[in-house]
Amino acid sequence: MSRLSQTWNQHVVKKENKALVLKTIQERAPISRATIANVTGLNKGTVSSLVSELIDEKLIHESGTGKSSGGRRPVMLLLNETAGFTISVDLGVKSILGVLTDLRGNILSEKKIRFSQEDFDEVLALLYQLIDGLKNDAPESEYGIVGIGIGVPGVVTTEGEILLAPNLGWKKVPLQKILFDHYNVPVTVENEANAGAYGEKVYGVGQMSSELIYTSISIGIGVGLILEGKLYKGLRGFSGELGHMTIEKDGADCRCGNQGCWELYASEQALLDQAEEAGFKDTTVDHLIEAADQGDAKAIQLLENVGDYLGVGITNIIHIFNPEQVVVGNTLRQAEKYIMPAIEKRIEKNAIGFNKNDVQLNVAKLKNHSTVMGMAAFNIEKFFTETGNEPIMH
Amino acid sequence: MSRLSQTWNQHVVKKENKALVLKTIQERAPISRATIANVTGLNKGTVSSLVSELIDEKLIHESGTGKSSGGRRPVMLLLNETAGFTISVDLGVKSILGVLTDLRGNILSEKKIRFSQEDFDEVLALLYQLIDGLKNDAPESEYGIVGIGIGVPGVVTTEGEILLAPNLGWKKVPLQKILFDHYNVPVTVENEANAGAYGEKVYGVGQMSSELIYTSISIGIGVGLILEGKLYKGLRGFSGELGHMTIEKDGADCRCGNQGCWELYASEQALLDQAEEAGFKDTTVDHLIEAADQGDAKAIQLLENVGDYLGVGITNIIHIFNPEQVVVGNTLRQAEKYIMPAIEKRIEKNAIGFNKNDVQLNVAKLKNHSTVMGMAAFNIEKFFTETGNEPIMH
DNA sequence: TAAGTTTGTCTAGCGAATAAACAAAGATTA
DNA sequence: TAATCTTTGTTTATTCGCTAGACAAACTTA
Repeated sequence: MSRLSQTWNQHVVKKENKALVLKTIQERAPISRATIANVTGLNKGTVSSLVSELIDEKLIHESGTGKSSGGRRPVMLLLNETAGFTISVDLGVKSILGVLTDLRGNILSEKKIRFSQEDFDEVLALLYQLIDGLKNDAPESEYGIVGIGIGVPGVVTTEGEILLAPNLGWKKVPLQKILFDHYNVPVTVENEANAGAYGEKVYGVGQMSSELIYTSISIGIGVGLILEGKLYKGLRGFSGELGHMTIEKDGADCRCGNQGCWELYASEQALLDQAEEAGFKDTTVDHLIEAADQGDAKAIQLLENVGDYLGVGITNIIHIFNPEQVVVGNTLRQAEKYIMPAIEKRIEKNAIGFNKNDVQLNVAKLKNHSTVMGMAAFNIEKFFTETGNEPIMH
Repeated sequence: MSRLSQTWNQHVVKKENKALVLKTIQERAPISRATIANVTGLNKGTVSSLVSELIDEKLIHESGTGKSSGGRRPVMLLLNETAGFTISVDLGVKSILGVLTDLRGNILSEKKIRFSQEDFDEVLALLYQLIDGLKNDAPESEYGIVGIGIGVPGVVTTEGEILLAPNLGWKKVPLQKILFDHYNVPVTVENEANAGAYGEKVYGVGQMSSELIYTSISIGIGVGLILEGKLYKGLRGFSGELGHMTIEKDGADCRCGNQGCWELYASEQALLDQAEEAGFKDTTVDHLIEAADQGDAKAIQLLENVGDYLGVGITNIIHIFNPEQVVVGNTLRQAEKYIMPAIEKRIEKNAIGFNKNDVQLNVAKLKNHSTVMGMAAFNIEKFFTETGNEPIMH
């Protein structure tokens, strides 16, 4: 007979409490054992014993004494952020951005490779090159590279297979397996918007929110859902296809098969198409922003129009989820000066009061690093929650 | 200093394991101690001791022996479903439907009161009358009435206050507090669609699904979200306002302040308005179905048209959530013969393959009882997970 | 200098789960 | 029919993690 669900025994208790202590140190370092006991509600003795195990495992370390508050001075504890490193990558349509981070998410090295050929094998070669470069930049450490994470612009299963990446022309690429077989360390492959959402939640503008919707506005629109503090992926990992939410019932046909999809009106592609029609030849988002900055009324109007359409979809999001925060990220975020007021105006006009009052609208704080930092957060979290991490031998 | 999160000690372990044993009996009764141990992974001795406590608390009882499978015959355990009862109510726009259920959700008594006056005090008097009637029908039991639950067509906070019930004309009614002060038993007030979703999940068509979206199609449209097996309520309880999702960007104004809302095209109200225009005077959904059954092409077309618009919104739902199941419930469900094929056709044509292949479209199995049964499920779950239930004294 | 405070460790004890022995009750087989 | 094997459920001894409280160390305050 198969096991129904988790049973609770003392081993689970210890594992959970140890994770709680580690998380507390992550979030509040420098912190003393006594404060951890107060904050978590655990007994002082328990904290002492768990802390000493974490020190043995090199995940944390002591760092001198803190200030006395009328008695013995506390011994402050710090996360041993250089016990291991992550390689976190945003695999985009025209470039690959990769970072080497420590276990606090500090970036130690950053590399970017541009490409034009989208053939998978060629891109994979570039990806290996980038990862190898970052790996070389990693200092000696107890645990070495603890995880590799790749954010991709496409539909990714919960098993890390890219089913479809339309703007790369890829289908059915088992990237997680390919990279794991090559590097033999834990590999996470995740949709770019999902990663961006988590990045903003952990390191960006959403650190205080547990209900956060991240909209990745680029050539298309992807959406990452943080619900109850966790990424929501749906049955098989395909949630968040809000770019293909109909906002115009008998609207234009979308290549996805649907009609009147949001991204036909509110994406970078939509903006560029409209600009073309308005007489801008072979333009880019940067050019349009530049023109707008110089007072070009046509450019301003184009940007505001896209913002208005973004507002329509975001109003839907607010009604659907009752979120705490909606974050606008990816390339079109660069036009925030023009699109954000337009979005706000639309929300102000159209959203239902109860839901509207709860929600904050923000621009991605991590800018073009939302996705890489999200992958870093996935890597780090996986490492810390994995049971029985043993230091590697050198 | 405030406590950050739950700490794990042996008391928690015991509570969780006891709940696990009880849940296993709920789901698989009649079941023996040995089978529980196998299914849950708990030790035989642990199960024996927890079971004996549950028997002492009168929550379960033994019921003779089962069939031998080559050794000693097992003692079968049953849930003591008559240890207590719930009163569960669907407070609608024109009527109140209430049921008395046992702890397995069996209906022992059912009452319905129709009303036309929507004045709160008058409706409250009727509600008291209905609840008192059901209470009188409850047999003597260990725990008596363990909970009262009310599903209402409106916006409900997590604290059980009705902020707005547009079709009743109510604002800011603290119904949970009012009923608790009156009856002094646990009271749950929840949005009608949220309750319907949970009802279908626990007792209806969704028993096998953990990602289920329930659409309540009545005068307006409400949506209940079951994500990862649990009801998702958003930051303050206002999620699921998909009736006010824009599907026509510059569509008609909705009284909610938004434009082109889904429920302007796909609700009972929309159907009746369109029927009026098409020449049906003062008609009802029942009349239209009857006409359609007799081959009235106009009526058939009206129903199919609403179904098509429902399909547009449900396609959005499929793209947003990647659910396992979408359930169509409430009054318009009665026209399933005409609307379901139209919905399916629209999904078939417009939904993205990956998401489409995962999803099942179903009609609410509990018919007009989805909401009451959802409230019953809430009541029962609350009772079973509450710590230290003590039998009441008679 | 003495008394009070805070930090962190140590020890004894508790309670819940587990493994293993055991008893009870039936099936199977010679 | 008797002997053996199976399955169920209880009992017992053991383990392990947490807790309370004692204690020592280190510091502040009067």
